[in-house]
Amino acid sequence: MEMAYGPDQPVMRPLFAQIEERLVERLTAGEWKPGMALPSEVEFAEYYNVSPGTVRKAIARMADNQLVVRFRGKGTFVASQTTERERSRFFHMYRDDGAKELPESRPVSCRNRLADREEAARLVLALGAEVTVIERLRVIGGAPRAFETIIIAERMFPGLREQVGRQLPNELYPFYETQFGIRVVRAEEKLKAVRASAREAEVLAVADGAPLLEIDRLAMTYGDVPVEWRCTRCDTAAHFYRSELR
Amino acid sequence: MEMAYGPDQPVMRPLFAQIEERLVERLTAGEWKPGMALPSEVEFAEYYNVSPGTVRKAIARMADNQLVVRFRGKGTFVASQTTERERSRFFHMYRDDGAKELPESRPVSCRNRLADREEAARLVLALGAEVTVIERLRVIGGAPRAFETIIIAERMFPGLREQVGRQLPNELYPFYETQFGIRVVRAEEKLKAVRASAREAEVLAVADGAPLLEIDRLAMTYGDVPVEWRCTRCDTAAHFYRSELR
DNA sequence: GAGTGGTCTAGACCACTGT
DNA sequence: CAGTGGTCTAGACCACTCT
Repeated sequence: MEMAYGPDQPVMRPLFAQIEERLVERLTAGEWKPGMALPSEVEFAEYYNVSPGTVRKAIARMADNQLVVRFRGKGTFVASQTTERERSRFFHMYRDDGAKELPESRPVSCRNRLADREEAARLVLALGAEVTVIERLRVIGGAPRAFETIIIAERMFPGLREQVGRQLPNELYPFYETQFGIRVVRAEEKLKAVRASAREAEVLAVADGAPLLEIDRLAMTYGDVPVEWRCTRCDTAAHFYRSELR
Repeated sequence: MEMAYGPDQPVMRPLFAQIEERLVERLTAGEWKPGMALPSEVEFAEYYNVSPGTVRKAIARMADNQLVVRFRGKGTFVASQTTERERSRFFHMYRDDGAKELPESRPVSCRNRLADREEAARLVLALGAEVTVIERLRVIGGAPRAFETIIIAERMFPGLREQVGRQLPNELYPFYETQFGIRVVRAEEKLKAVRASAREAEVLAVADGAPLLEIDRLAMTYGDVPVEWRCTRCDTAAHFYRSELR
């Protein structure tokens, strides 16, 4: 382990930050799969030859970033999108009465094609790389409420189109995780108010040109590597998007 | 200080959490004003008769919640809305090119009246309490981009209307802080896509019925006490609302 | 009972700021 | 220089889980 301090060492990154970095690397490399237990604090402390408190701080930060989950008496586990709590983590729409209801999905189309310039830029792909494009309708309480377009790199999710065809699960992130070992850890969204296109108006049963909330999301895995570009256009007549500012 | 552990004590809130609670209480009571330095860790540790590490953890959490700011070698200071970094903390609109540009404000109206039922509920006021209602236009890059309605309790901001008339500053939160000693620490926003009213279309220079992004914000001070209800309706033709999901 | 994470203590040294 | 916060160590005890 690199020295934390000392006149000969120009690098002065705190020890706990170095430990955290190494652990995230090992997580990224897939050394521990989602849901699995990590070695204990004392094991890490011995392995890296540092004090348990230092390891503790590193893992605490990973827990803050929701990369791992800790349980007293049980251990530290790699966070998994498949837990109930995590399923709604990236879903911010609420009914006007304040209730959160996860939507069902009705597939519209799924096809592969070459990435255009914007897609390649957003997903950091070579120009002309193959992408899988999914269109689907999101249904809340029986009514179609949003039209969603999802773009992912074929290379990152090989054979997804052939594998699932029109049988996509409601939530994609647990699916990405279990089928392709890719875990979404963070996302950035850009919101705008837009006019519904004729096609959107029809499938969402709103007036032509009705206002829709457009949510443009880029989802990232470990190390801020982009995984999925998703554009959702929502009817907000009976729902709202909740944002908390701290 | 209450014991942290022990068979006779059913309460087992961690010591650091109790310390944090007391410090926030003292902050709320106005013992230290925004920008002021707090006593040092060791002083608190002696005062509360706990280890410095425990005080440290309590203050670290307050720093995470952005109630205080810490500077190595200088001290710990009450966070202030008047710093450059804090001014844009609750402003989430960006130009399409990604730049963040704080808006100017053009006052439209400012008057006092009695709170209706919804206003009283949102701001936790007695029905019929007096509120101050401000309407203003927010201007970015010379063009009007949003129409904003702000509702605050007159009792919390006594004489605000008479005091400032039509001379409101661009940013209200620093003004609340310096003039009334009220610091906004957190906010909750509900977003929807709506149609511009005839009046909004006129002042924002958009087509009648054009889609606008409605941001309905409730701003809170210490202890989640609501301070301000604000509804902003934005033209998102050249701007977007940015949200980060972790 | 052994093993886990969570809290608390006490002390050391470091980096940085002011005087 | 003394005083501040930031890091690291070492050890103690606690609450909880599993065997």
